[in-house]
Amino acid sequence: MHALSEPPGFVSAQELHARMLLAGQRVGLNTVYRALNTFADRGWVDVVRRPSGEQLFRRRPGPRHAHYLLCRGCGHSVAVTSELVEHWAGTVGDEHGFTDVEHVIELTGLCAHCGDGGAR
Amino acid sequence: MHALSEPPGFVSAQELHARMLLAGQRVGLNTVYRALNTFADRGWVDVVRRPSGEQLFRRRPGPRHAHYLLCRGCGHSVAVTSELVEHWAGTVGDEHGFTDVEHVIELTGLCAHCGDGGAR
DNA sequence: TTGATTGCAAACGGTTTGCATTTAC
DNA sequence: GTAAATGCAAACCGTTTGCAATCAA
Repeated sequence: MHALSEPPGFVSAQELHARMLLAGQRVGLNTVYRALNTFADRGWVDVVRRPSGEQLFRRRPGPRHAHYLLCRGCGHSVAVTSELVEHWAGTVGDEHGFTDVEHVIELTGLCAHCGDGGAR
Repeated sequence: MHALSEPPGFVSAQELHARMLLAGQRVGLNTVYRALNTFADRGWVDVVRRPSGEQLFRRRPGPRHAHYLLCRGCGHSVAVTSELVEHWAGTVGDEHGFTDVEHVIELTGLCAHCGDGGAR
């Protein structure tokens, strides 16, 4: 959890593993995967997917699940929530007779730095 | 596109391939993948991901991109759209200085049949 | 001593690619 | 004749698992 939180933001399991090795920690890639999956199961981290299918992990900023606005250029992420959208997600299921509805909402774009050709 | 549309709803590339073979069409799995990717690039099909990472494809029901409410029990899917949510997705980026924002919204639940122990 | 954690390496599963062959025009 | 589409098999890549070794209580 510490290695994951150090630079806050999304990291892939592989990046996290590499980062830990560079920090001098002797740890196996599979151990990283096992830990991340455990954390995700317990709701301590949120997970998103790159278009490639690769999973990115981030320490959950609050007690409730969050959604993220992720920069495609530099990976910078911002947690965003909206009661309105949460509510919509909850009710749209009812309207179609669905129960136990879960939702995945991911926003990607170019942040202020990356969007205007600037570097981050 | 025909094989994909025949039973409307989401199918994996592998399921689609198997279905085409059963229908007597001699086609390679990679050809199915190539076609699906082409269709997705052109906006003719929408793509979602199973938790496993497997991709599911569905013919896009209208000219605009859609979001889906997908039954975890039987795979039944309903296209859902909301101007409100589309608008939210578009503006939340602006508020954080992001441009060129895209969004992925996936809803999953149990449909009326699967939710109350019934079979579909 | 006993159960949980770790590492290594191999397996896994979905997807993509190299390349020779076939098809379409 | 030429360019695009296809099939086969191998490669790819992120992820998971079997199992023996290690660690903790």
